[in-house]
Amino acid sequence: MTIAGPHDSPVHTGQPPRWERRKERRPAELLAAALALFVEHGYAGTRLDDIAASAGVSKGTLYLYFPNKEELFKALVRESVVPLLERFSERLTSSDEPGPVLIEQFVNTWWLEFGSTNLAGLCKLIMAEAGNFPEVARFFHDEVIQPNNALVAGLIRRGIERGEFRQVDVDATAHVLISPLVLKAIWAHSFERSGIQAESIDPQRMLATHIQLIQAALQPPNR
Amino acid sequence: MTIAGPHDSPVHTGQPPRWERRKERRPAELLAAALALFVEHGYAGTRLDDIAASAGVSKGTLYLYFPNKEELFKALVRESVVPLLERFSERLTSSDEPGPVLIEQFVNTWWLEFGSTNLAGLCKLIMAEAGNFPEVARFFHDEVIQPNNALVAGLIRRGIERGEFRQVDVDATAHVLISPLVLKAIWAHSFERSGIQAESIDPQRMLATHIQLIQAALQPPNR
DNA sequence: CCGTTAAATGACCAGCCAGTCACTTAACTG
DNA sequence: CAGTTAAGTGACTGGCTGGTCATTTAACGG
Repeated sequence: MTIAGPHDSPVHTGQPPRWERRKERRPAELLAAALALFVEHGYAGTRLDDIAASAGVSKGTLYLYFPNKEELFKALVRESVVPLLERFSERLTSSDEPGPVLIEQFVNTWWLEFGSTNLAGLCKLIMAEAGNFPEVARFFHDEVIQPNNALVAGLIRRGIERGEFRQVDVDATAHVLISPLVLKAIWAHSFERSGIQAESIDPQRMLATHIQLIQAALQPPNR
Repeated sequence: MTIAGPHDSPVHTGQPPRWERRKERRPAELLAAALALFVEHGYAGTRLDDIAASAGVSKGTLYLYFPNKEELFKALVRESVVPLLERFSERLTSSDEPGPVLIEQFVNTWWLEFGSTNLAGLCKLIMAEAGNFPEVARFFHDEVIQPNNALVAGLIRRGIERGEFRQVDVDATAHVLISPLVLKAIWAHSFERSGIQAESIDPQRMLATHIQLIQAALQPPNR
């Protein structure tokens, strides 16, 4: 048995409490557990019992804070998006660096703050489940993807205006620029989790090459 | 009741047969139905009843040809891969076009033969389920992704040897080149299925831009 | 120290769906 | 046309898991 300790609680039985009241922290703990498990096993493949257990509570507690599985999932997406956007606007607010440097900063920051994070797994999950949760997909698209694209498009457009980049289709180029980042991030949460790192390439190496290629591709012809 | 017609069958009851024996065709029909439904609803979200119904048979028949859901899924992946590879090797066998043209041909062919096809949805599915079916993921990686990467890397390497492209990290560049294709293909089977075509870009336009950018990025500096 | 509150529990239920099997019937054979 | 084979059927079941709720108990206030 556990050691008796009459010194630690209102009720002077020695056992530590079987559980604690933590009304404020529970939701965040549950969401963290949910993120990890959803990313690993997919939406349908994740049991609420497991999420609860992983957060150190019983399933009943989960239902104290979220009305059902779908709302838990939606909350997860919503709660993950806010800090994501905050961090991004912090880092990439209008700097006056030249265009090519900004591109490089964007790529590296993106990878650091998002691509290498569990949130990339969430992105994969949302794409996989877009058919089953159209509203979630729309939300993620409108709140994350679209602003992100707009940010990149803005960088490119400014570079063109300043004469640092040649004339290109701005929106299409933004897509092309982001794609390798997104795909590598998704990749890391699918194939590379299944012991298939063998042939896949170190992110840093790929990103470095990507930056060089984009800079070369955007270089104006005149100079 | 239905009209009697003694003219049409060994048993001279007039009713058309309630079902037919089609031992040879059933598997392909079932796999086709499975592909469509798996891509739309995901692995767990697809009912075997629905696959069978969609193929015009009962669930029992499905079990006549596939031992269980997982094996059906594996068979789907296997059977889809073979014609895919066949078509590719047909189209892109050693042509003597200059490097930049080959790149363009590759991008366009890839999109036509794979990206715009249901098989891209299968790719999405496999990435989503990689955690639950590591063997399937490995198979797809080894039989599709790796050869595909190797093909692109080969194109680039040859271009460099011929002096058509500048020196680059061949494997990393291959990844960067393919990523926009793959992501756009996956995209088409996730967000764009949920009525979010609004802000997304026409594939042709994006691919054209991608080709231009890559060609510019690979142009040797000397000439 | 007792009474009250609400956070947390976990046994339970209901519905869904993968997988089964005894039966039906298309199709072939002599 | 009778007999035989095997393709096809669909009602059934067992297990799993999302969701419920009566009960337990941590924690606080007087």
